[in-house]
Amino acid sequence: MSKRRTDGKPTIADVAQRAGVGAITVSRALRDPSLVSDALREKIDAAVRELGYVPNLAARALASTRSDVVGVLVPSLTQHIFADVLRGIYDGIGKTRLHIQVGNTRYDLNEEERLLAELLRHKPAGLIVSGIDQSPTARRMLENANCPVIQVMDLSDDPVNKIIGFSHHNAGKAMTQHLIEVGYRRIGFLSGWMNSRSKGRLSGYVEALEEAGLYDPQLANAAGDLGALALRGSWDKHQYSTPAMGRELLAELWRRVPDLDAVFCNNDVLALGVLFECNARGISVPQDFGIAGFNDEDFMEAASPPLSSVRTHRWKVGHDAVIALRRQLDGEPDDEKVIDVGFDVIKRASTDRGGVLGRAGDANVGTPKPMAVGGGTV
Amino acid sequence: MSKRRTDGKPTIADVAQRAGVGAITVSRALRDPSLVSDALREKIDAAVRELGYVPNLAARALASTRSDVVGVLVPSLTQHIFADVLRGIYDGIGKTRLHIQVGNTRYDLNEEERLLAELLRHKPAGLIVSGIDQSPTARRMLENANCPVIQVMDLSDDPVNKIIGFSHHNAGKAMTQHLIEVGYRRIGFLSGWMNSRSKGRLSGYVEALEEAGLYDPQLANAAGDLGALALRGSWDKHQYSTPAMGRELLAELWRRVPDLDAVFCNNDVLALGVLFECNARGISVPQDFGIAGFNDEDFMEAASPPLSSVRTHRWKVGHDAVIALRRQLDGEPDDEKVIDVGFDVIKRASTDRGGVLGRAGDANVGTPKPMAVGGGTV
DNA sequence: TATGGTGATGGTAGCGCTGCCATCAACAAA
DNA sequence: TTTGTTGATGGCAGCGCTACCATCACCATA
Repeated sequence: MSKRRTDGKPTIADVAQRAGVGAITVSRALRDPSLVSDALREKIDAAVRELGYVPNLAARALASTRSDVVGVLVPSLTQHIFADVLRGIYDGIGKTRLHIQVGNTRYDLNEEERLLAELLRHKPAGLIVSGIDQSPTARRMLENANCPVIQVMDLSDDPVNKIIGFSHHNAGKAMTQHLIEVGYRRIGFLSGWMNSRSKGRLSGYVEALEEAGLYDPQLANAAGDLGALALRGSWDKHQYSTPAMGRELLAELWRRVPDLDAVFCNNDVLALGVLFECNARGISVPQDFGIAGFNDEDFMEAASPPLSSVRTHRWKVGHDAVIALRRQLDGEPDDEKVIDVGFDVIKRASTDRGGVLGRAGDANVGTPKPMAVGGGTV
Repeated sequence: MSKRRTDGKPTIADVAQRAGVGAITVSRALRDPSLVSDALREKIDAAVRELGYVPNLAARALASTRSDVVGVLVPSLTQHIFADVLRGIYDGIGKTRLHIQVGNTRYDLNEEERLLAELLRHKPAGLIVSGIDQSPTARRMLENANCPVIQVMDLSDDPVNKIIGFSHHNAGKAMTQHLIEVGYRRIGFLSGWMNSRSKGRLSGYVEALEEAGLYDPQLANAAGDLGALALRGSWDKHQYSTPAMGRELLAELWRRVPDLDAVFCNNDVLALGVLFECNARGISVPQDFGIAGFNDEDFMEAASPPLSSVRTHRWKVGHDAVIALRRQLDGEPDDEKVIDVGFDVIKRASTDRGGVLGRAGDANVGTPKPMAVGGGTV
């Protein structure tokens, strides 16, 4: 009796024997039923059911030198932002045979490199990575990955393969222009920690102020300083924002710029903190102070007053990335290398200084339908 | 020239040849360096580096009838709650050779079954699943999975294998008792959509009110009704809460129960909406109305007034689950089948009706150190 | 009738790795 | 010396599946 190392589960050979066909026919019937005649397909399906056969993906991957794994690298798992992108990705995968494997780079290029190397061991069917600031090594790994690579949440003239996102510079500029239009003059930029996308927003903010002759390095420089300050304090190395940070950052910025009359926050969470700080100080929004955030998470609309923000299409970005990936895997042509999904400046009461917007809180640009952004049911 | 189906990447045999050793020795050197002498290990490492060898995980998994995949099933990706659990899981995995594969069940038992079947094709090294309300089929699959299975975020007398979580009933009861203690009498329960964990919280709430002789089915029944209402309205089938939902639900509950003087919200996001609604109506919190949430997300502390909540240890649950998994994989004994990580009732200004708590907003129970819960930097 | 094309099916030979055993040197114990 | 033990190393034979080709029946065309 020779010893077998199997775990006892039925194999494709067992199914083939039971159905009275060759193993390869079973393989075909499972992968693409149209390749097999109806009669055999039914016999095979029956055999699969009777035996409770479960295909072994490792064997499939080994034999075909190609797995069904789609590797996804995001800089953060906790933020709604990337959670939304991920949700779009999962929704795009749907019930296909593809599987997602997520790596959390924590905004660390070395970690990104390491995770990428791990992913490549799987011979992934495709890769989705966040942003464009990979290390040269990582970039080379992506180029040699021998599978479609989609970059997301930013734009670039020179994507590895394809990129889907929007211009953070333009978004930052658009919101700043809105703040200027409604009459704010001393507009600060509030940010905890800056990544390349934040920097794009900041540069848009600076450009808008410069064009309006309102640029003051004091307001702009503060961003970097405050970010450093944020990292030094009780806020640890995890690179995310909290409302408490927003409160502290606003207090600090006010100390430096007493005549500040509005802030453009790098993200909504900071904006929420700013609103709380204003509430606590009894400062009226938007009359005495304007508040704008970024991303338009769902609490922005529900806040009192509703908070202006830049709506970004995170779910769509993730979803479209997978659709593009699937297209490429199916061999369909895909010539658009750069896809700009755009953004919307959502003007709400928190920046309605002159009462010029329509019904307070609802004078949105284009009134796009609300995104499905989740909250907290356990 | 025989045709090879390889993708041209170096294999373990190439490394072995270059290092002048047997393939199996390379295999050992890579898996457990201590099994190989220093001299050979160095030669092998050099060969790996020179060739840029990347192990093929599919081949490894096939040969060893065991993959390095840890399957994780969560009901939602977007909620901070499960994002925190996931972060704990990723942190627990660290730099081990294990990989995570996440499935999003969307609170759907059929989908959970389907995802589980998918996962089992990988011959996973371990499984982490949320909660205890699997379908009988899913339960059977878990029991036959032939790998460690950890259930998380709930408790049960009869775990598949091991469970790590806390009692939602006790947590709901404890917060309700706090509301009673500080003097509220007409305490509502606010919830969008109820899952088994929400129901646990609700039952704790009911029990506390009954024990205090304050139980009124009007307040308690409202929860179910309102949840149904929530699902009917603009809120779609995604089963999460938004602040806007909190506002609408509170308005509806007030219509039914005009003398309502506090609400215990099923989650923090609803509580935030309730606060906004109170702000908008000019109702003073906590004097005229008490607000409590659940989970203690980071905006609760920063709100104005700070909002009371039940702190849950999501990161720890995920982290401990992986640690337990790794223990079992290493063959270490692990007799504790049920791990209760507990919870903390965080008493803040939003429920400080009589001003009995210390400094308003900081009289926490046990003052546990704040959890790292992320916000929104893109 | 001969020929060739088409579609369904099967056999063989790997895919790259590891489990199992064998081997062998070095040394301890009898 | 003989025997046994230990640790390092290697050979062989799969793991379960699919790529590649061969085969064969069937039909259309010359």
